[in-house]
Amino acid sequence: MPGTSPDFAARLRAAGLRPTRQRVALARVLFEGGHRHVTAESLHGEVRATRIPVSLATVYNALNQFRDAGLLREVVVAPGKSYFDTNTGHHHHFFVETDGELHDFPSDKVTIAGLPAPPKGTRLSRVDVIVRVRR
Amino acid sequence: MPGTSPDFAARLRAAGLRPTRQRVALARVLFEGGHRHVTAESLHGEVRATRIPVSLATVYNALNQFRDAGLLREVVVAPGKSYFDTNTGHHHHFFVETDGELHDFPSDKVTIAGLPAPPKGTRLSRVDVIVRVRR
DNA sequence: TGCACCACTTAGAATTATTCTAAACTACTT
DNA sequence: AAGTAGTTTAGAATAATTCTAAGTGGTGCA
Repeated sequence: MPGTSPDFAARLRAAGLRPTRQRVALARVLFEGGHRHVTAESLHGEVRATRIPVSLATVYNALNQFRDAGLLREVVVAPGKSYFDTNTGHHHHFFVETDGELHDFPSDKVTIAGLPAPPKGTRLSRVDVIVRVRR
Repeated sequence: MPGTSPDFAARLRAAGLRPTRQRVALARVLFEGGHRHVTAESLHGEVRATRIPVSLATVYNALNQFRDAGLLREVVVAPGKSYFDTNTGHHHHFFVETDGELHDFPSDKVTIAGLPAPPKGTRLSRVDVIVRVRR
């Protein structure tokens, strides 16, 4: 399929980020293939396997920048651990408490009714539903 | 109202926890008055004001024990910060992202429909709804 | 094409939240 | 009153993340 391979540099530029070697390497790991959940540590491990040198600090920087640019979504499920989700569309999460696994599920079948109005002076940012399960 | 003043020692004993001076002091701060949200730091500050010596390590221990005993519920909203909620009944949360505030709202008006079945081999633990808002 | 500028990356130190360790203490049982 | 197991404690240790200051490298412009 010529021409269909995603141009990560262009995608980063479109998000207002300079396409450096390490950001492109990180984007490739994150966005080629299907949706993923990563932590800074796990992503650092993966990108190091590509032989492009990327420090852990850069992984943290990039994850925060990607999130701010809307390329990733941050999900906080347990104290001291946050995941970044490459799926930025509407969806919710299963969290398997017993082994720290996170799974997406689509939100199109899910309806939430009866939510109260946001406290005055605030506007809605997003509604997170986390279904906690255990083995 | 004679006889209605809550006996914190008895309450701790009922939860299987020895009612030590510091646990009783913490329970008093937490459970007298209405529902509260605290962090380890904020609770430590409050209990120190009662002039009963309680170390921060003990605050962490007690919060974890109270949670395990079902006296508190832990809510994780932001990376590196978790709140303990004295309201253990069914309810959900507003989280004001811009200033880190957490507010309860009752779940009796809220209905969630269309949730998928838990992944096989797991059973439901709890469904958290966090409505994120910003100023 | 070469160069300069400023954004970016980096190693390591710093920070923050939380847990651990080992010794001292104390509530409960006998 | 004394024994003993459960608790508390200060301080060290750990873990996740951010900061700092110096070096590197895209980018736009000559």
